[in-house]
Amino acid sequence: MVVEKQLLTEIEKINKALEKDETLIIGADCEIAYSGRAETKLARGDRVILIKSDKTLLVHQPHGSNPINYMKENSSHRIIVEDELVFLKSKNVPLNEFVDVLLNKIHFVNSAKLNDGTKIELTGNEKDMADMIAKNPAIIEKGLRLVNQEEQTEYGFIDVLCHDKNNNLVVIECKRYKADFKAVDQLKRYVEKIKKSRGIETVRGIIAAPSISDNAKALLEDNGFSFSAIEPPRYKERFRKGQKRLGEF
Amino acid sequence: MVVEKQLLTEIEKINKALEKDETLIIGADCEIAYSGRAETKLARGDRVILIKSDKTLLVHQPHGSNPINYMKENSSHRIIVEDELVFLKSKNVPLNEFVDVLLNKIHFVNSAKLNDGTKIELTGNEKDMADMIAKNPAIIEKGLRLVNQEEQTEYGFIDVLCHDKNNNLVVIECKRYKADFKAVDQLKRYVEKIKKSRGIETVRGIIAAPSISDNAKALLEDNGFSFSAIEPPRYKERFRKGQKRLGEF
DNA sequence: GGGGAGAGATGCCGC
DNA sequence: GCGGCATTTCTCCCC
Repeated sequence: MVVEKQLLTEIEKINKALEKDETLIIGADCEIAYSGRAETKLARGDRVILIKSDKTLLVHQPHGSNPINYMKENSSHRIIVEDELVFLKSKNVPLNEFVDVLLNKIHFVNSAKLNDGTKIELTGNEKDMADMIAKNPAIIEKGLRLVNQEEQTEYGFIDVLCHDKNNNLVVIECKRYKADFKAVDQLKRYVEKIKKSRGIETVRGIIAAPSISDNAKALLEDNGFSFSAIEPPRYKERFRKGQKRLGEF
Repeated sequence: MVVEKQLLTEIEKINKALEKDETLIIGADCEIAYSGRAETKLARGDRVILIKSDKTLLVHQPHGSNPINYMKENSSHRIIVEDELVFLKSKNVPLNEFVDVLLNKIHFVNSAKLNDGTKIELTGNEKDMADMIAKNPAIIEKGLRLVNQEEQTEYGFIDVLCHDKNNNLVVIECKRYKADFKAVDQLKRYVEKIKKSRGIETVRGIIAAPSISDNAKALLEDNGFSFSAIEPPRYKERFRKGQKRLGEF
């Protein structure tokens, strides 16, 4: 098979877009191989290939949330024709990572200079929950007083540190969703560090989360800690039922 | 501003693609709001909007690896024109998640029926490392004998469980990369569970990884565990220097 | 379907 | 740069 005229036009478009650091989108029937932190092989199929102006590469199958192959920013990308086969070859030498895409058929090519320096604003994360508790520790337990938020210990960062009504230190670990083993692990690590570094026997530990798995609860209680059922803070709901459009653009 | 003829053509293309479950790509100057597990707002800028045939939505800025906004598969997407403003509205009612995209300017629209049922083959993960150690525990320490791999405990799964030359149980936690606090936490949890469930005093713990952070090492040793420097297994390198193309398409 | 843990995790913030 | 950790994490595997 000879590389056809139509294909040459597509290749030309791709090369121009790469040269000008445009955002480039290719729809293609392709095969992919990756080598780097791991190694992957993907047989022939239709995919969307996206190369961004920062030289990030993303390859998406027509299903699923995650790219099936990708390269990080600052990679380099070239079209190479060898023995009538058309390859998109990407490499990131510092990271020792490589992706080769064999382009069997190019369905479409699109490119444009896209400008976007905006940052997303997000509300409703774990930090918001820690803020809520730090502001009013009594929602966890009557008599709790804030000692420090984001306390830096040698063994990690404590979400919220308090004194209880008996002046015992209380380490609080927040989770937005159901707490699991890992949450208990963290809490335990902080409590043990505080005990050691301050030379005190009694340091309490509390997990604040909307719920906790049965197994994690057992582990928690085995260690003498406790669970406090706390809902993460509500953010203003902009998409109420019946609301027809966003009001704050 | 009146919705122009050109824009109407683009909207028509989008609606047709959505109707036919094609993979759809839109380049647009847009503003985005999301509400669901959290809430986000993204001011005006150029982005690539991808809607897959499984009704996944991805919005990419011209930089970075991750989508700035997204919706999971089986969401529904509609173009809605209100007061001369053009919105792409996505919703996933079961998940209670919503994305609204205000399309200020559509740079391009592309759609195609893409077919891809292939699965990726991957080699070089943590399991390979655990396999290597299970097959030959002596690479960790002379005299180690395998007891079980992937041992299920009530407090999680142990990568590799061995007996040492003195018949002490040894829990081995593998990490492909530099081990951190979390790795030590896991090891500690498993060791304590084994001690308790089997009623034995002496259970050893080893982290097998190429390296470990100083802090994690301190925590490890505070708990009487040890570190074994182990490189993850090499996979066959298909992208050797000087190799010009993939040989296995 | 939930639980547990890895991921070619990524991204953010801190020192 | 590394460290520590959340993530609208996602994905896989096992019970």
